[in-house]
Amino acid sequence: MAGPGRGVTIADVASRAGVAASTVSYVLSGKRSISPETADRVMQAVADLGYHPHAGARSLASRRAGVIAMMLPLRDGMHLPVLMQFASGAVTEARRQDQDVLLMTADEGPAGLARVAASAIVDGLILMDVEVRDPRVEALRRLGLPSVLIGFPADAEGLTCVDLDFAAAGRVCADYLAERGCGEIALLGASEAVYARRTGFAERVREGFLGKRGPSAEVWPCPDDPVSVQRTVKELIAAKPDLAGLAVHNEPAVGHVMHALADAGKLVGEDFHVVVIGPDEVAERTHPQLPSVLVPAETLAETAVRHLMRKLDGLDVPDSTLIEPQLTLR
Amino acid sequence: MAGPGRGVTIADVASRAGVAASTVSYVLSGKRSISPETADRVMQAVADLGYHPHAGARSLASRRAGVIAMMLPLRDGMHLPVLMQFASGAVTEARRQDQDVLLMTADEGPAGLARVAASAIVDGLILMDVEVRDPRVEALRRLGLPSVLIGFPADAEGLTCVDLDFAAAGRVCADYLAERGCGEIALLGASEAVYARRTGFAERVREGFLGKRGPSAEVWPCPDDPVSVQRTVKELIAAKPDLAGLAVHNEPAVGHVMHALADAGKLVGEDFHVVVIGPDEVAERTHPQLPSVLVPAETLAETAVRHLMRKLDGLDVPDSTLIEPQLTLR
DNA sequence: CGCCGTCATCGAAGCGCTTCGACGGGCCTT
DNA sequence: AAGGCCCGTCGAAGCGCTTCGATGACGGCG
Repeated sequence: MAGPGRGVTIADVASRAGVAASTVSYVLSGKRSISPETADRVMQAVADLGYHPHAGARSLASRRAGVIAMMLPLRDGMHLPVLMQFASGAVTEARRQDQDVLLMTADEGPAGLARVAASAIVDGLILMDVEVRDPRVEALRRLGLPSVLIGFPADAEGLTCVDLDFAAAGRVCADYLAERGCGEIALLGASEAVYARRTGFAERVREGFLGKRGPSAEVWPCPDDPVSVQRTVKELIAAKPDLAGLAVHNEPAVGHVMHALADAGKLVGEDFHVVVIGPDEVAERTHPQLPSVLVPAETLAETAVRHLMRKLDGLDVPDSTLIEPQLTLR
Repeated sequence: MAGPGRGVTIADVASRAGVAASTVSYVLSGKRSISPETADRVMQAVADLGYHPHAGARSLASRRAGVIAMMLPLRDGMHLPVLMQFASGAVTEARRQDQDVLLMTADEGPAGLARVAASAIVDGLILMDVEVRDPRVEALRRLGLPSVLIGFPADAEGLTCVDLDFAAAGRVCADYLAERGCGEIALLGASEAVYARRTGFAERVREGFLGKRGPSAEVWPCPDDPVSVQRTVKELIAAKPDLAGLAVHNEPAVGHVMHALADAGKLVGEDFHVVVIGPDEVAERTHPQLPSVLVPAETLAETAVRHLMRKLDGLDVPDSTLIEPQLTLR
């Protein structure tokens, strides 16, 4: 059952290399200078024995676990594929920096944060999908656990936050439509439920979209069931007969919007233009496929991990980082 | 920055409760009997101080990390939402058993397994999306790291595997169609790419579907692009003019299949029946919505975690566990 | 030519926990 | 009434690592 190399300790490596255990430690960590010959011998012994330091012992002695936690909002209506990309990106970047990633779910709540902080099982934490009013944020402040948030809580004072630049995303969409020669444009917004939880980001899209465009641009909120979408689009066209461009920031509604436009006699891609804020799949699943601005999950994750590592190393990081949106044409 | 309760150790708890540190440990682990009065006093001290044992120290002394690893195939074409459900289910079940979950990606490969095994950072491991010929399986055997696999490798000897009972899933679909009075039925299979990697599971569906039905049931493999689906369906109907029921085991093709059937004049839900093997969303996105058998990600994850925990506790578990498929009517 | 600074290395002291053996005091047995 | 047992508790040893201060060896400098 147990293979060879089971239970190889630093002492084994040391004796094989003919040095003290502390020397092995210094070779591995590089915290003191070691002669090249000794270092070589040690590295050889490490390789021969397949030595990996015992994570618990290391964490006990060095007060660094080499693990970061990632708390995901697994339970609610968030877009699962995006979460997965996020997790993937975070793990990949973390491993690049020799860290492991502990997965937590948001339903552990503040108590979960207290637990991981006190047990020193992780060195720091990435909190995803932060809401405007989030009890975990308060707990985080209290615990003093190094952390990076994805999203912006109401009071971001003293916290490190990373997010997509939603205002820029709105602007990019409006600009795209304008460049296509659309005079009158509109933004079909998210459903009420989304706004309720995370006001900030929907508003930022809105502001970016409107910019200084005046009455030629409007924002309409919209539920996401087929019937409401159909009605909203109809009303919108009635209200703005010259409407030539539409940005949709409401994933589930995109398909219905396309139907409604077809029913209204609009030829998307020809006399009418649509752009989506949402995941690629949503924009790819329509006919014709639509240009879109996506939430760059991998980039966000990488940035978050990098920021966290810098914090752990005592370097400083900007309080707030906004990722530039990218428009994908199709 | 650092809140109160920072660095509370077992010694602090012990002195506050007026007992020895070892007594605190025994109260917490229940490994020796302690008088109720003492236990109460200790628990009170624990609560007062917000004590959580240092994970590294615990793992060093007890040779149990309280963490299990989960290796996900994050990089390839797997269905992301299902993976996420899986991760979610695993974390939830693990926490229920006081374990944490470390997330790994398949691209760490066998070396990654060696690393986590040797560093004792985890006690065991769940390997997702195991392929028929998987180098990690071999590594796992060599390492003797307690593990549970999702899926079946070619040689499952001595391993603990969990998966959906795909043969039963095929049978359930065929039975459903038969009950609807369909005399002639067919299974539209997966694309070649899927078969190539994981032969086992596609074949099991096929066998379950065919059962002892003889020539009234057939299996047709099918690529997933719109054109090929259209052609395949057309050929199928030409070959079996009395075809009245179809099972589709090919997620991306489902939408196209519905179009093709409509083109062929079949009224799904009335004179023709379709059932899907795949995620709920795929079956819900069609008109009409279709009955389906899904891969029960949460159940699989829970089962895997429970089996792993039993193994870690030295209890025995079945080598092979097949989860009963569930047909969701719509 | 002897003194001192540097460099490479060693040994020992913990990090916070679990666990093993020991030990005192009741209670049951005879 | 005395011996044995079990129960509840304690103290100490150690898990494998990092880190700090100490120690030789070596060369450069006055």
